Amino acid sequence: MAVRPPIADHEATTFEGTSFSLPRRGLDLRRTLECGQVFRYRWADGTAVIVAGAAVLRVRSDRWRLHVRSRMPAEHVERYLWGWGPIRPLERDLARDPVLAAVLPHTRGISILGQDPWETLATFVISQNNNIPKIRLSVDRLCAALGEPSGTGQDAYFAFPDPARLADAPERLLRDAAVGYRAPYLRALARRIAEGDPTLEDLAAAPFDRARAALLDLPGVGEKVAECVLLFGLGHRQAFPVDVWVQRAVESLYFGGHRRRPRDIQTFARDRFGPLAGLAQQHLFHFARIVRRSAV
DNA sequence: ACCCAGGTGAGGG
DNA sequence: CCCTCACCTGGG
Repeated sequence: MAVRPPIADHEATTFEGTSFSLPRRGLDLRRTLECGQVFRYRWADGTAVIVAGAAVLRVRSDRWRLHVRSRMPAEHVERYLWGWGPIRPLERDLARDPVLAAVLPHTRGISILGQDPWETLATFVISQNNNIPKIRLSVDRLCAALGEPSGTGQDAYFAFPDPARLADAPERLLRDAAVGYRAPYLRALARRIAEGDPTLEDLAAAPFDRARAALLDLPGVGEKVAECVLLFGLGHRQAFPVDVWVQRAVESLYFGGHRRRPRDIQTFARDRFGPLAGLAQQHLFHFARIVRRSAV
């Protein structure tokens, strides 16, 4: 089937947004995008093209500043890029943990983005037992097939399909998006959200424990995905998703290489890092991947 | 031809 | 509760 590209690649003629630059304030663009929190971006000539909720964001980084082009207001861009606020003070606090102090030189500059809750929920359900290139393939195809086209010229893209749209998607379309056995989860999840059981507003307003329980009640959402949504989509800083990378990192850095259950790692991390747990998770995740990449 | 990948849910101990 | 296992599918 003919698949429309998720983000327009054709020669741009029009551009609706504005250009401006912001002080980098410790943010490492590459690490921020590649530490696994976000799927809807690509690189074009050293510029990151990110689909962030209602707009496309083009960001290029130099030594001191981020150069942004977007029709998103600068203040929204800032809120998106620095979801947790200034990065350096957070890293200073993280470095009080001696293990993280040793990790940080390799991972400094990670920012946790303020992403859309629904897109985060749906894409992380797709992410289960999956790999990143394929997750992006599936997400891009779903957007191209079901998402609302938006913007023009360079700013053109397909939005992530809303819950009702996804819930009503034909079987074949999900198969073409290669979501595999996750298709029924995804459809049932979309149905639940479309019916307001729970509403995204409920999820966003709920305190950590209640939001967590509500997420775990949704199809295709287990502990790992729930924690990802709490962290990346709902702004809960104590969330600590335990994937295989983080599990290995914590076992080797904190438990002398001894095996621990994911559940115990989560408890350990929440106790140890408190409201910095989510950020610590990103650094540990990134570190584990670097170490493996350079070791192989 | 396998095997793996940012897990989940069903089923049995 | 805890543990084990099957599972769509594209890319090594």
